[in-house]
Amino acid sequence: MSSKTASKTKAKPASEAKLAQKKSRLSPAEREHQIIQGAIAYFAEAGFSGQTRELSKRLGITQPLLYRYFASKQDLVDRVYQTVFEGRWNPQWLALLQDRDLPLRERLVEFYRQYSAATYRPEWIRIYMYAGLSTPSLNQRYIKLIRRELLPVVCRELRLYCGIDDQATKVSNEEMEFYWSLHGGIFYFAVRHHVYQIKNPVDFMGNVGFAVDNFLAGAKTVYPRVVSGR
Amino acid sequence: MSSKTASKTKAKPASEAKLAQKKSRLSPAEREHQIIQGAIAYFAEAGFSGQTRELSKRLGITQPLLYRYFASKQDLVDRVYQTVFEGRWNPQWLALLQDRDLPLRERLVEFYRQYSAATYRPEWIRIYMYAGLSTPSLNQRYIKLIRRELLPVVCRELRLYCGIDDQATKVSNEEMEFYWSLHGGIFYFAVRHHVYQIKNPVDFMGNVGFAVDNFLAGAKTVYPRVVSGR
DNA sequence: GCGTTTATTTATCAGCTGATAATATATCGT
DNA sequence: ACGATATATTATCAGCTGATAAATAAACGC
Repeated sequence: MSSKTASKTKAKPASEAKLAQKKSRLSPAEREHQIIQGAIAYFAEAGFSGQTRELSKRLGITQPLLYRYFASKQDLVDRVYQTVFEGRWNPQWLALLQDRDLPLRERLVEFYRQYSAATYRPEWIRIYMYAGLSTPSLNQRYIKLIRRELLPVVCRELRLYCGIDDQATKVSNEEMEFYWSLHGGIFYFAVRHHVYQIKNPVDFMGNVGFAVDNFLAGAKTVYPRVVSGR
Repeated sequence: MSSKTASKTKAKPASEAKLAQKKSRLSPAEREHQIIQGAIAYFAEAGFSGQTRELSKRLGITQPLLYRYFASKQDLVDRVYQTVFEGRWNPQWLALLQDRDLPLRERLVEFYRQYSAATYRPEWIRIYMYAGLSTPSLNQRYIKLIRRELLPVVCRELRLYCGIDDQATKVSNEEMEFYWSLHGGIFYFAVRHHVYQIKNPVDFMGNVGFAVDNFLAGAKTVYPRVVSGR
């Protein structure tokens, strides 16, 4: 602490400091951003029962300063939720999935390449799981997004792939759940990796490729039964 | 509190009380069991950052009494872990899965019927997820059990099913991960149900049936590629 | 029945935790 | 260079939380 105070008082402008920003006074926007990013990292690790003092320590600021930018801890937690969950969904993925110039297999593999890069990160998955255990409403909202945006589109492509020419009939719950067994299997691979920290020598995208191949090969015979309700 | 004290002082032995045990003095074994069961229910709901006072309140006992039976909160938590995770695995499942008189499809469906009844319960799944986020070593141990007991057996049956006569060669990581896409997909269905509390009108076992059918149908062509490494 | 044993409660502590008020200090306009 | 403004720190509080010690009361042995 004394060394920090010293360097602050002396104000060494020559060395930009070894670890990024050592500037003591930031603009409100910068500071807020820094706090949120730090909070994401910290809460992803410790959960939302993590303490404001420990967070401030990691940020290199004092604990009361948090309360200049956020009215309460819950306020900060809400901003973390919002930041992490918002804007992860890329609408362009729908165009990719519907691009019938590519084989469905390639579209799905490419989708999971991009989707996993956007969401299968430790901080996203861990905060997603922490949220699910304490405040499932957020996860419910996310799952609704998936059910509204992704699943109907994929299921219609699946129908075509399996030789079902009906594109009009609404995609049923059974169809969506059927597809979700693939989606969930892939997601759970990431959970094992990022939450349980299983060291896995198996290549993620390689595994996705096999899973998609297997799903599509089986779907040719099974999906029509799902659509017709057996 | 006053009514409780009154009934205790008056000692009404006639009415056995509406809600199970209202007996104030239990044997150490009974009390310990009661505390652990209550702790499982409470920590499954609130997570392991739940407070000992709230737990004791739900148990209808005072908070210091917990410390007569458990040296510390961590001690109690460890017992909860132990109780929840221990003895969930039924070795007979291996016999079921290897019973070649039944079609593999039926074996797998029956296995997931029994396995889900034993483990896909709110308290198990939620504690499993809480544990994973804070103390993944327990989950790692459980996953090791699955990799040691379940996966090699299933993968060998799968080899036979797909016309691969090799039963000697050690089951590879790739094979196990390949099967895990089915296993994880089914598990994640339960996670969505018990953790995110998604109300799902789709029948669980019906969904399992389709998932297994799909997996096996696809495996006929894809699994040989997994075994051979493409 | 009476004294011993032991399960349970009451009282209490020390450290933690979110939050606020008062104080200090860096930055900016002039 | 200086005062105004706003950022950041120090000091501090009230309630919570795990844990312990002393007091109470139910059950048990003889």
